[in-house]
Amino acid sequence: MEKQPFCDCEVIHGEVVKKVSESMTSKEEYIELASLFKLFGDGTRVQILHALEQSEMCVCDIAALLGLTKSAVSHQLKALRLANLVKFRREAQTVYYSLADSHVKEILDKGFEHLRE
Amino acid sequence: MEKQPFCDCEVIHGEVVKKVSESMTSKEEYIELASLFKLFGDGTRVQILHALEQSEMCVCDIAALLGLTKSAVSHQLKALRLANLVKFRREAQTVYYSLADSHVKEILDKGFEHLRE
DNA sequence: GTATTAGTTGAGCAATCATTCAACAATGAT
DNA sequence: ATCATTGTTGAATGATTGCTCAACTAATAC
Repeated sequence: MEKQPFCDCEVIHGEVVKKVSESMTSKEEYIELASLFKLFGDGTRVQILHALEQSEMCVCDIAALLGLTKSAVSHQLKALRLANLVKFRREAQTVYYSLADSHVKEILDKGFEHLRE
Repeated sequence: MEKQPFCDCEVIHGEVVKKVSESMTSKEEYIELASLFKLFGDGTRVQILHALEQSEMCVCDIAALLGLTKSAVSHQLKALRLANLVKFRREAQTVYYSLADSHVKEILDKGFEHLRE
């Protein structure tokens, strides 16, 4: 996702490009942003996130709810954990997951808004 | 993204699973939602969307801004178009793209919020 | 100690995806 | 008409990714 420094055409609206260019942040931050949204970009993960909006749940509960293996769920939870989208607490053998903060719900809601408009 | 109807463990908290299960929407809608967020899940596309937040631009402008080929940009714009995230108008040979509605900005902003917290 | 259950992890595989390349359509200039 | 330029599109390819499988850790019960 990085290739040539120049495009294959002339710049048509130099003024516009310059102005927009100044308002952009770093490529690294866009990649971070994309990595965040990538986590919302999978059916299983959005189901997990939406489910956790209602209640904290353990891995088995989520697996049962979605009809998946513990392994599959755990892999996805790890990704969500690394991005600080979910947090967890351990109680004996059981690990309970819940949403890390309100941003998750807000992002999901904006997405639903767009779909349902 | 669909496999076995049951998980590989006992349901631990039947009450919770039942309650959460009732608040969930259809799997199809979650997949649609994921497809939407998937479009935000690529560095190039979030750059395009954030750029269009500032000003409408033609394909060449965007290509020049990001150092990509027209083809690459056009492919991404097509995906964004199909999801109603951007709209366009033609003027002679030039096609100008802009954001379709305010949801795009709102979603991007929520994402930045999460990153920068 | 052993056995059981909840959960994690790494490798492997099939599917998805972003870019490149080459060919094409569409408009305007000559 | 031909040429130049903007933009689109389909196929191909390399990279990413989600799930499975098997092996593993952690905590509890016996």
